[in-house]
Amino acid sequence: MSAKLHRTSDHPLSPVPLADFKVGVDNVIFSVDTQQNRLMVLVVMRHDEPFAGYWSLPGTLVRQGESLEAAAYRVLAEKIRVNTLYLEQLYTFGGPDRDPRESPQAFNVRYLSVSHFALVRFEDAELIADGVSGIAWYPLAQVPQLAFDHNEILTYGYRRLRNKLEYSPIAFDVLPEVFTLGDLYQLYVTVLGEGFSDYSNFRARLLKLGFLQDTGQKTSRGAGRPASLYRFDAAAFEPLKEKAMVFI
Amino acid sequence: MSAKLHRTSDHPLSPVPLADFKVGVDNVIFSVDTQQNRLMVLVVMRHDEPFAGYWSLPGTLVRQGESLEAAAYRVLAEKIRVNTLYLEQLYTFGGPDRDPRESPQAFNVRYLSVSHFALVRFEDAELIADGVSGIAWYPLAQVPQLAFDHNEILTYGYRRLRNKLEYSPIAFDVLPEVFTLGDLYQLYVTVLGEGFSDYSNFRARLLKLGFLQDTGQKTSRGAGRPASLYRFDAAAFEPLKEKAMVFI
DNA sequence: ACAAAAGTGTTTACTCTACACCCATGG
DNA sequence: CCATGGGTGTAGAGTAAACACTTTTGT
Repeated sequence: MSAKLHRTSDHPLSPVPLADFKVGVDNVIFSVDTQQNRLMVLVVMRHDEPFAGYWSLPGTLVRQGESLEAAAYRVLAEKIRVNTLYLEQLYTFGGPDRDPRESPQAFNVRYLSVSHFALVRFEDAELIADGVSGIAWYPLAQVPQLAFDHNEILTYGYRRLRNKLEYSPIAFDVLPEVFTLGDLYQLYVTVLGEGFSDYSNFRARLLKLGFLQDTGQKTSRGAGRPASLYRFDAAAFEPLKEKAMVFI
Repeated sequence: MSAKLHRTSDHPLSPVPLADFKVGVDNVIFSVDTQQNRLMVLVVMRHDEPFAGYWSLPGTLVRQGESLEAAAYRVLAEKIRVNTLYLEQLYTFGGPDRDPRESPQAFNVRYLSVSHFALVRFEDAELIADGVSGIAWYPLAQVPQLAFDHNEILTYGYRRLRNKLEYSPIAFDVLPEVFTLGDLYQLYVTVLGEGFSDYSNFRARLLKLGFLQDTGQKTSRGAGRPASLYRFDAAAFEPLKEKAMVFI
């Protein structure tokens, strides 16, 4: 964000007034409910204006000395206790008038949102109910009208999630240390939808890639043949990084 | 960027001080010099502190009432006159201390950079020399040490450019209305490097996709058989949108 | 024995790659 | 007539999609 070079706007006595910003971080937090095969989104109830009484994406304003990423992790940590997660920056929404608080009377402060998207493990994501604010997982398909432009951010986040799942090993950030290929397949089906691939083809492709390490252990869950437990081998994945690798 | 829900920070009398930001927009502007087969990057010379005397990516601070995108287009328009271009948001760099102006004495103002990347047509990009600021195209490989974290932003932009070229029809935003398949191939080779694909395979794949419309016209440039001129058919491309289509 | 889930294999159709080769033009 | 770039075709390897089949468990 170097200053402009033209004197007309770079000069301290510039005639063009710069905007003053508060910077917010809003998180699209996804989780896969493997019991019911549903993709969940975390939303929080707003109690203050604007949009009091609306659900919204969990967010916060960036504090002095705090990086954007740190703010994103803070929001997450304030809402849920979780060990394993994947988080990355999504997009920055910053048009004027996206936030009703930007009235000219309010000192002309603009509100900008650096959105992030996160994927957390559903089973060990413990919601932090503070007794005041509502907080809930919604199945993606049933998310209601949200505050601000948060539905738009959510749509954007979902697109990114699907892309990431196809090209990157983020599923392993959210699966247990050892898992069955069925677990992995269910996760993919839940996010990408039925019919993205046949189980046996999915299985063959992934095993051929060679970064799934068979632990030798088996697990039995009710009826059916016991499944082998696998572990993600990050070292074996290294050479595949940056390649247009497709999981689907 | 909804306000936090926890009282400790959402309350007007919050004990946690929020950061105040100036928001900058920095553009990674690429162009393909088809004469010499070089990928070029636009840089401008800084005359003011910090980093006076360094080359930097063209940038500006966002003004009151101005959207991020508008600011990005303004920077571009101030540096070059160009008709055809592609522009999109890249990433937001916002850690504390990325800008030396963020001294505690300076009212604790943070500087955040919403970087964008653009691809413009080299032939009709006319640099605007204002007599004061230096401005130049550098071949990507020879870009010097830049101000701030701009080399990092440039690296990020180059990665995005390559990805975009593989998945999206941005090449046609920067090619003339009609072009030969050789023109298109050269553009790809220049950006993606030799050996991304053989010409005849590239050709066959693209023609099969069906969105290149043969105009029937031919062009002759020196020796060699005259080439057919093609036009990008946006309507025919529509159904391919959102599909993981690969040009390479 | 049977259902359920895991795991293997096979067939068929494409797609990718690396070439070889023909075509039309300028010098 | 030959160098130059445009354009076509093809063999062989590899990949993808659909689906049939076997294995191992719980009930």
